[in-house]
Amino acid sequence: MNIEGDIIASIEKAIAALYNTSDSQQVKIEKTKTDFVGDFTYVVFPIVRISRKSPEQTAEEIGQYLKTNASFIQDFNVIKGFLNLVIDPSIWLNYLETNWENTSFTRPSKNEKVMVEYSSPNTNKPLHLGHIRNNLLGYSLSQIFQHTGYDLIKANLINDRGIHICKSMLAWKLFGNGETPQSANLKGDHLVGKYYVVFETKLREQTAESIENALKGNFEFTQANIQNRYSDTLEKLKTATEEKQIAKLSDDIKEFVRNNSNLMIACQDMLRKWEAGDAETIQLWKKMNDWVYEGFNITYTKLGVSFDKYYYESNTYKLGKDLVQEGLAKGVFYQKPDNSVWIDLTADGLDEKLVQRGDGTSVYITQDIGTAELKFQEFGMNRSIYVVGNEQDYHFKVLFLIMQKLGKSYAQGMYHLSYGMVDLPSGKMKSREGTVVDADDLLNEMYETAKEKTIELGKTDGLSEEELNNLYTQLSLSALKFFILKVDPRKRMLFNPQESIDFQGDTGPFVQYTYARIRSILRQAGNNWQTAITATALHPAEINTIKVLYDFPAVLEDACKDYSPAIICQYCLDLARAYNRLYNEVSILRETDETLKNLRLKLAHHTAETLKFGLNLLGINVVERM
RNA sequence: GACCUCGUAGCUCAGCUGGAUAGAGCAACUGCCUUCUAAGCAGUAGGUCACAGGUUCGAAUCCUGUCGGGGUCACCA
Repeated sequence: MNIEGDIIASIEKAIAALYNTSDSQQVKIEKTKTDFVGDFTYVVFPIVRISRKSPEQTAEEIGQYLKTNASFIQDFNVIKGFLNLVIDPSIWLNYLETNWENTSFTRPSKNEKVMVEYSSPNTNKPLHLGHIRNNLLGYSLSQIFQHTGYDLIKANLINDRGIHICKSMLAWKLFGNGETPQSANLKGDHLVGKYYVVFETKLREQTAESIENALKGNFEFTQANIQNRYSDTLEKLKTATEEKQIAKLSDDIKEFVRNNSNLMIACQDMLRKWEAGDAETIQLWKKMNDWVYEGFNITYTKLGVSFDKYYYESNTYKLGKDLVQEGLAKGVFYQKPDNSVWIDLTADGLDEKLVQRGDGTSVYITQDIGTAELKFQEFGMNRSIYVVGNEQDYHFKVLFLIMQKLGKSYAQGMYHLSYGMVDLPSGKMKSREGTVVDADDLLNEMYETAKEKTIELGKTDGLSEEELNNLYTQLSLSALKFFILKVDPRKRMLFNPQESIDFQGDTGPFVQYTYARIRSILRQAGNNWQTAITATALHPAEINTIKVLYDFPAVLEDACKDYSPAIICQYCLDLARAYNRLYNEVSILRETDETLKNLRLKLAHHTAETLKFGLNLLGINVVERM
């Protein structure tokens, strides 16, 4: 039964009967706060205009009406304008009786297709903490959508082309001496990342002196246009007073010199060769990308995330260019004298935005336009969700607007789940300052911590080596995943690697522990407890736990609507807390009253299944013992 | 500078579609294992919900402004 719906209907009836009004009121009820007596609360302030009586009197009258006319309302109390309703406990018992055997909570199909794109790495460096948040959010969101009744496709768009990829390639070619992941005994993504760093280091070494000179005005560029921009910047720098401005101008000059260096010129040359399909360049590109994918796959597997479909920017940018032509033909885009293609979004409060370079090559957004179209051509989904950090808010505003203006029907289904950055105690992660927390390192450290804590507690007698390994793995992943998913995706969050992650309190292991304790009880309970219960009195802790269980379907829908795994985390904590209180206040296996014992076992069973399902939505596995 | 975002206990976070006395966890202190796993439970202490106005019967929640943190404003991705 739908308890809230029935109550609301009864209240509406009461208002109509008592105050002789025909206009239907927007009746809303909420759960009664724990400090007050009651299950549901109706706030009467909004209808005192209709009752023309004081809030207390109005609440009293409605309460009295419900008590006599609605069989499931057992009692009520009024505090100020708050009408607290106590429903017949048999309703809760009945709910448990009809639902306790459920092991799946997947909602009925909504017949809608949803794609979630997440992870979306660059192939020039290994994954870090920021990617972990992205991956965990994306995977969990996929689970949530799928179990809320959507047909779901998990997609990963790999950024496998561009100047940054060439940097690693060039550095490996020049300084790598043929090193391979095998010879270096290094994961492929880390090896490629190493050469990305090598490139930056060499570039810094080779340009340090020139930059010094250039800042003093002693530098000559071969290309006239850069020479001109350099002179301009130099002039501005001389008169600049503001610290920020000086830094910006100095950076610009630095950039001119770097771009003028032999290394960068060789790099750009390589990019041109790549775009021209030069066999040797393509071969190197494929080899190094394969190393990276091999490395990524190891990390993905460890994290427990997966994808149904991979997109590669090297494949989609061409379709993007076709769409640019389409947009030009439609008059959505326009061309400047240098042949570059733009869209004017000033009427929508945004800027003019470049969608294709003058030389005909694509920029970031060109690729995204192409990918959006390709996704829809292949899957025809109703909704397309992008799990991408909030630093790209503007980019996605522009992208969605462009797709709309191109007249793409699917544009309205595009959604950017914009999550906040992960900060360290020292502030933002910066690769230049070496403060990036590597994903593989972090997972390994978490494993060690989980192992230590578990050994400290010494409850693992009789577990095999393999079972122990699995236990440490699941505990460490649970701690990490829960820690990250617990906070609202949209907010920035702080991660302190030193203090590591707790295994006590509001944590994944706490929820797992609650599950494991229930499993322990059920293992000892035999199987003569599943008989039907028709009537019995309920302990407050039992009612409370059933109420939380009753909430789950609505919570799942909410989490989906809000794109928020955090709502599931919060729910798991609530349920675990409710059950743990019950566990502490009453006996289960030692209960002598058979009816009560059976009731509690059903309650425990249903709690365990709900926790397991909830954790799975977060990408966390349960353990049977811990 | 313009635009976007965030500001809740010492710390990390809930609560934000307006409702009662603002909640958890960590850290501190106090209890509870001869009884089902103490990675647990119960309790004490800790708050001008950044600040100032406004709307409302009612504001942490909505609006405006101020201050503070972060982000974006590339022919980078």
